[in-house]
Amino acid sequence: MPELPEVETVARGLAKVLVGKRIARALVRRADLRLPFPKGLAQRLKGRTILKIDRRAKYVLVHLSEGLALLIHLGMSGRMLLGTGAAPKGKHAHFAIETEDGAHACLEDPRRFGCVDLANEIDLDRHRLLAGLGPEPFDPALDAKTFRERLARKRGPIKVALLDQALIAGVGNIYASESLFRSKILPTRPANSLSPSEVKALLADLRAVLSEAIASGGSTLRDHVRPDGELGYFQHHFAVYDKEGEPCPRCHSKAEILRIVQAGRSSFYCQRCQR
DNA sequence: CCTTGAACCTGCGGGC
DNA sequence: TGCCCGCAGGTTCAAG
Repeated sequence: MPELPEVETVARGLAKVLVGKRIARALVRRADLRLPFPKGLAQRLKGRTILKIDRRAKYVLVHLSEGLALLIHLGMSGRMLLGTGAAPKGKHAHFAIETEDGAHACLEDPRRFGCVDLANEIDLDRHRLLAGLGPEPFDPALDAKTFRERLARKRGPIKVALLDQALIAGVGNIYASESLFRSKILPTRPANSLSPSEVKALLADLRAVLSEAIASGGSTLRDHVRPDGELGYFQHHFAVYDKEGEPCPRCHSKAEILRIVQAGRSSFYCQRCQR
């Protein structure tokens, strides 16, 4: 489910309901996600006030009183459910917090590729899950020149480079293909072969693609539910992702959208438009 | 260094 | 209808 736009949507939705509230209790039903939950998780959350909720890369950051931060990663299949009253008890409802005024937020994750961790606010940037992350796509300090320097270190395919969280944070498999399509760049091109103008265009198009997805509330596939409790199915349009065999929405050529596998992940592109 | 491939885990849809 | 296979939005680790 979640790439940067979806995680952003989740963070905003959670913030809307939870900021300013106090945690009455936290529930841990199954602690063996990709990483084991930290020791004493529920105890350490209890009684804290939720000050702010934002995002770094694909992590939701819940900033709590007394200098504690809760990190939540949704993996491939994770989602956050908001509600009132008792938290869900389904077999994949692994973790939940309940606020004093009767709201709850629950992490469901069938594949258990997600994770939950705690960090001290003071050294949040040095937390082991966050320390190695590259710049945020919307970081004003990330200009075309800096992006080009980063890409110049990579000999592998540009599509694979975009998925490297140490190179640029938050881009996932959908928006990597979508941004390359918009920039008319083949996913197979070596990252260090892009011209300065191509890099500039790619950065702009990546930002545009991500912005549009955030604006539409985050894109969804089958199991995404908006944390604000509205129906989770608002459709986001993809130009090429999962469109193998369909005509190109830009050049309308008879050449169909192709699917290839790079570093074990599917890439989609138009062989006519993208070079 | 850098790159690829497999592994982690569950569920769903397509083909037979 | 049911079974088997491939595939899925992410990350990490081993091996080349």
